[in-house]
Amino acid sequence: MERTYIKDLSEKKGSEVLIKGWVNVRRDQGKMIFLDFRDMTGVVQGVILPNQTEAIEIGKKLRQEFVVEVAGKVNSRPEKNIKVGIVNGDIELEILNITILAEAAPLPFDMSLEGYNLELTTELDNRALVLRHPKIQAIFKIKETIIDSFREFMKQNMFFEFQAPSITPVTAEGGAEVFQVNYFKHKAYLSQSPQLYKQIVMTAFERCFSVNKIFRAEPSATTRHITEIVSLDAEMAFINSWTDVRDMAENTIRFIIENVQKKNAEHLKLLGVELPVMIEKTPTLSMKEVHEKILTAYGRDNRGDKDLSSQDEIEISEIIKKETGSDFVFVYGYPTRKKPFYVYPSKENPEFNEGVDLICKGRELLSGGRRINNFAQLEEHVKLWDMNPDNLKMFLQAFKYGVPPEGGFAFGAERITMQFLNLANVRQATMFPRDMNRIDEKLEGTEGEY
RNA sequence: GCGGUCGUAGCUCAACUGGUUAGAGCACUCGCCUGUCACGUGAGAGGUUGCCGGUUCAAGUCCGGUCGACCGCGCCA
Repeated sequence: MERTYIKDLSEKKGSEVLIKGWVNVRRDQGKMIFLDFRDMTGVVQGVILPNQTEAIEIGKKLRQEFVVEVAGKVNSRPEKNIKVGIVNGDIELEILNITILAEAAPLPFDMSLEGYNLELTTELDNRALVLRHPKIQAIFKIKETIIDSFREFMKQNMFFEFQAPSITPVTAEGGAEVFQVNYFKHKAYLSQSPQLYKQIVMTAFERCFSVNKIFRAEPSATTRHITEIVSLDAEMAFINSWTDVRDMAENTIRFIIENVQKKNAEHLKLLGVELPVMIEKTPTLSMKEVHEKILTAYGRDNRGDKDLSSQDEIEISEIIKKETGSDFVFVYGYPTRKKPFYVYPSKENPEFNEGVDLICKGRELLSGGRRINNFAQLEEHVKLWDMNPDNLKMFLQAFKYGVPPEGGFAFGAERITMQFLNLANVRQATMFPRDMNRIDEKLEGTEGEY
């Protein structure tokens, strides 16, 4: 008999079917047994009636996560046993025959919908098993939609998709720590950003984007740092101002939110979260204005600071939420020397640049801005930032031959998932997180050269 | 890297100012249960309280060290 997916059972009332899946739970009543089965499409209750002696015998052996093939008849449930509000609550499978396809060891913890409650370490130590939980699956299905939506929106707007390299010759951007790899007789590095490559590709294709793995060797033990990240990057030519970049970023995030709302309604409900609110026009403030607002509202004077602190980001989010209802706020006007060499210094006041960050609910979510497109100015910045032009040959080559005013933005898939779902730790938004102390398993001791 | 908090059963947690044999829920094993809803119910098994040392008549509890975890800061987009 051909397999029927659990989601299609309700259309097969009265007929005999074959389903395949896992045992979610056994409720043994002695003479009769109830079993919940799960496949990738849904969950259904099965019942072994007392007269099915062979099936009862097999049913007694079943535990959670046993894999089975079940032949049975789809029945409407008796009126008084109908469960409203649960999937397939009005039908059940009258089990005629069960074949065990694979046995499962007893579970090391409670995998029930309500009982599931693990410490992060336990969750990560048991990632392979935990992935079977509906709430964990909901997180990664939403993350899938986020990445899909980014790609879809970019393509709608004529951005060309390319794949940036992961092996790079030098630490091009400076700043972040990089992983070194042995490359035949040479040293190479894992890419910490597709930045320079997306700028190169932009000079040829006008608009481009990439969905790329990037690697950061930061010795940061925080709730929002991992070493291997999915970076969503975009770059666009022929802008009139950095505000064009800001607007594209805003529209991208808005499209993602709307898509997740549409496609993952049930997952959001399961997780009990609501997506951040993006109002008609996201407020944009300069760093200076942010510091002033914080001084007025909280009495903290950070006006001398060269950057926003974590505390600043939290407080400005609270202020903007109160004032406008928005969970997002753009901040621009950072000191030129605080940002990478390629960021465009403001014409009016070159001390400050035309980079912009998007803050969401107290944390930076995205950053971008206008870049320097003038070759001479770029060369000058390379010197000022004390970088070796020999290491930037290909990048500079692109800008030598005519590049329009341009800009772009980037954000991390894990962080946006974390922010949207109010997760306490990025690792929860990462299927196989790598950090200072873990690559799948906890790293023991300090052997090795690095 | 610095600081704070913590480490008790497979998991999540109790155990007062140090005081009998370290408990509970879930899971597990063996029973009972013909309509349950990731049931109910009876019993059982499960522990070198992270590790090393110290103080004390007595340490899960106090002290020192060590390892680890989580959170915050720094670094970082």
